Amino acid sequence: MRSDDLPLVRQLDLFSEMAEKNFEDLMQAAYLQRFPPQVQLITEGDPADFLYIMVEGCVELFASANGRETTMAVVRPVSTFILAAAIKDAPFLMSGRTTEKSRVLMIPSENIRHVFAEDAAFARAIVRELASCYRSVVKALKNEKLRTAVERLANYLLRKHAEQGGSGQLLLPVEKRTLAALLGMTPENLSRAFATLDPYGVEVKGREIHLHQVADLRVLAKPSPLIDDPAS
Amino acid sequence: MRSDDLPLVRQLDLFSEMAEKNFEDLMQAAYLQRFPPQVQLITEGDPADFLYIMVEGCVELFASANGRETTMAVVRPVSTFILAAAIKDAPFLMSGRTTEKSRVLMIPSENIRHVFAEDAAFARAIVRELASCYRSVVKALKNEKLRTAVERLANYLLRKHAEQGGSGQLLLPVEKRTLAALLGMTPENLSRAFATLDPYGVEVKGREIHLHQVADLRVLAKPSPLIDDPAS
DNA sequence: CGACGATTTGAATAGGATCAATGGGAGTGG
DNA sequence: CCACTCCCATTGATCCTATTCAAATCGTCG
Repeated sequence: MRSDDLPLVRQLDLFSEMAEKNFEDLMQAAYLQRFPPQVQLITEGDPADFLYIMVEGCVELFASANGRETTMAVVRPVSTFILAAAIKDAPFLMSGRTTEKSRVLMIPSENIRHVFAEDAAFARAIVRELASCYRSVVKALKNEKLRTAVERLANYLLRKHAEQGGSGQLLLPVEKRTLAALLGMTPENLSRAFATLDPYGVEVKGREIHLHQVADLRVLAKPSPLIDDPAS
Repeated sequence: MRSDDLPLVRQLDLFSEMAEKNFEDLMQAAYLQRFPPQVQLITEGDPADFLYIMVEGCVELFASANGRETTMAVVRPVSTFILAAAIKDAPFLMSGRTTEKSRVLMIPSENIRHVFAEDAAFARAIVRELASCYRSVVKALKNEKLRTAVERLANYLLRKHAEQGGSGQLLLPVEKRTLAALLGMTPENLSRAFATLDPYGVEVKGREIHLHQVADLRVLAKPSPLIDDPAS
């Protein structure tokens, strides 16, 4: 793998405190793969042979049942995904596809489990990471069950706005159809939700969104730290 | 605590493989509390000072936002809850209240974190437990986003039916109002969902449910192992 | 420049929520 | 043990949100 990516991976909470030798062992066994957009990397139900780490690009995690499909999460660098399946040696619960040209580091789950048993610092880091992932999904479930579609969109915009510096504008990180699925609605309904937010100073120019009345939007959205704060 | 409960707790995956001494240390620090029904044990936003273990009874985990409230999960013996918050030393994302007379073992999070750092077997067990919890919530989120209300009810009935022996009947473990919230609908809508399932051989007698045409119900429900199987 | 897919808009429908009122069961107190 | 009461559950009517189907527009990539 490219040498200037290694420090980035090493800096991940998951790897930052483990013994150098164990880190090298993991990287030795790892593959850095490049993918074009719209490539399906993992399929739900398949065995989790690798832990995946986003190095560059974007991956959409999605799930299907009956004839339906929905987006579960959007993963951007630098972070891992499907850690739980890799640890449990269980089948994926979600599928994953690139939405952009991407580079992904793949570490065989077996090596993860092996080093996990050897390296206490790594084991602790995995626990912290898993606990964080767990809490993220709980927040997603609360978001879905406790809010209307418009509220979910409003809070999403506020969250991205804050992430991107809070300058009064933001860029949607994915296509609107994907965003719609992530927020639990149809693309048509997302368009209408944006229209509903127009009186609250939300201006849409393609993927570029301007927030002219953040305070008003916040009144509508009623953000909660226990759903929207990335930390906590 | 009562001596005949100890083996039960010890048999939990979480504790079964740790060193005897560490287990004793944890139990030494623990409190076994009895609670009447409808007592709120934890409140979302509060710091997670204890890990909770259901010994007897039933606890409903719920969450609120805006004026709304929803049930997130129902916890029965013998299992733990809010492990992630205890490990991360983070605020609860959910509140919890007893729905029956219950006995709950409370272990100070500090002790959990301490033994976690000492005992590798315990650390591994925590990882497995967290990974399982994570996957449970992912399944809950898929259930919520990919299915209609009637499908969620049908699959819930099939799941409980299997859990309770598959004899053609089952007993709802909670009040219908709570079940409605758990399945993401109103009590009124749950009544109507049951009525919708009548042609599929679902007979309702209070909390007692009879399934006369399991095969037909299964066709409607289209259960998926990646949502409904407790293992995997 | 042309074609394809994404997005938006409109109209009709369906699913679920809310409001209101009634029946039913469990628990309490006499 | 029985009667009362209260809350849960059900049913009906209506409203609202979101989905579906259809068509037009926009943008982007060859």
